[in-house]
Amino acid sequence: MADRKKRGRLSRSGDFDRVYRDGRSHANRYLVLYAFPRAEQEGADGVRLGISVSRKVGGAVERNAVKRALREAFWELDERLAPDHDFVIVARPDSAGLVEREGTKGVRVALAELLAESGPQAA
RNA sequence: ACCGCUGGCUAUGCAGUCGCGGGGGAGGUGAAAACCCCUCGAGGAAAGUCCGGACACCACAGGGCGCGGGCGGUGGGUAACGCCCACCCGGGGAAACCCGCGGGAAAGUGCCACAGAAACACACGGCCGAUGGCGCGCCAACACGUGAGGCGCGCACAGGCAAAGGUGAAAGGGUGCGGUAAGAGCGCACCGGCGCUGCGGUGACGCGGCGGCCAGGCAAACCCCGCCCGGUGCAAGGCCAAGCAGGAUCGACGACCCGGCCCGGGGAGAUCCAGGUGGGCUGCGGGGCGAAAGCCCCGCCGGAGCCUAGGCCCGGCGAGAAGGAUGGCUGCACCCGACAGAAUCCGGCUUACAGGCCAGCUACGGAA
RNA sequence: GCCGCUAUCGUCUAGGGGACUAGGACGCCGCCCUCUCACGGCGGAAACCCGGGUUCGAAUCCCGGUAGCGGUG
Repeated sequence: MADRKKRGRLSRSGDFDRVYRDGRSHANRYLVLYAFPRAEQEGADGVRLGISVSRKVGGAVERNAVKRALREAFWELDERLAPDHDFVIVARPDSAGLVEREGTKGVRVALAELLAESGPQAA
């Protein structure tokens, strides 16, 4: 963790739309991962993350828990992330049970699986 | 108090490290950003969005009607409330205590299925035959005629009755005694209800006296009475920036707006289609001094009192995101941690909840 | 966030205090018809979102929950 970058995040609705529309997606039972390489002329802000957790996942407490677990798991895996990409992680309803049972570790395993699929193309 | 009841408090904690959001910054590298440092960072319900307000815009939010909506024992409290406190009444409990949408059914309308004779004012079966009627016998009367009147028995024709029976959620006071042809508040005693009245209480109401028995239930059915109520909601609203392309209809003979109607008023734009943008600041969470610890002022909430009724005293709180922060890891401790995440703010209500702590009250029974 | 609406068989629905034992259509199951299937005929199973309250009586009225859906920059 020598050069710890700032944890960038997506803040514009248009950013989300672009990642959904033009990014690559991979999914398993718990999560959907979208990845989109930003063009060079844009500022090199590094990796940015957006998280989407719908109300079907659970109440506010469960949704917050899922978001926090996803954020932590994502940045723990930052060495495997393609640089200057925008990522969006969508939590599926089953993810609430995963977080409750296995915590951040379980989420990290599920997320690493998706990154392994997307890795070759993104690199 | 082990099992009961009431009120209040608390809501895993500590240390290290990495990270996230807001605010500030003496000094250091910087033009700035950033690094770095300091500080603050979810709840008692933040929840459901059920009430009441504040605030904002609609006109300055006005008058009448009450179409419409809400509330409902009494007296206080409060900015206000459907909330809180005390009391009254009714119900439950052995008690502590708990529960109650708790005005009016003699203003009117409506409903009360099935059963039952009858569901608001009735008589199926039944009881009675005092009174009147009819029949028979006897007396009056020694015999004949007449047969008034009287007595007894019978019939159940007129009529009287609502106690006991059956139906039902409910048949209109209840129990007992008297009374009667049979009965009945018909009379009486007690109880219950109602009316009048005396006393006590601010009042709901309570206690007593007298009268008389007239009054089925449902108003979370319409309704009546009393009180209250403009609409929309921070995605309200204000400011700035960027961008596009206009067209149709209506309109000072008043479009449109002020929830409905009327009055009264504002008023130059209104509606629809097409096109463009979908960014920022503010509303939004107190201020001052200080590098910081901290101190002072301000505001809100809670508590016990004091006095010129507004303050004084003590304690606590003051988070403010905008794809939306409050978390990850490691270690230690214990009874192994419930319900649950701020979104304009405040006062309530309701609902969810593992436990732990404190104070007070009650003593029928069970266990020991 | 704010403001609303709805809930009845598997699905769409009727019913708005009383034999409602909740009706109908499609679907499902069984039997008949047919060589078989379809169509048709007969029969059957199957529901008032949950918990309280008012009432003699609640799917219906009232209160509180739950779930689903919609509007709003």
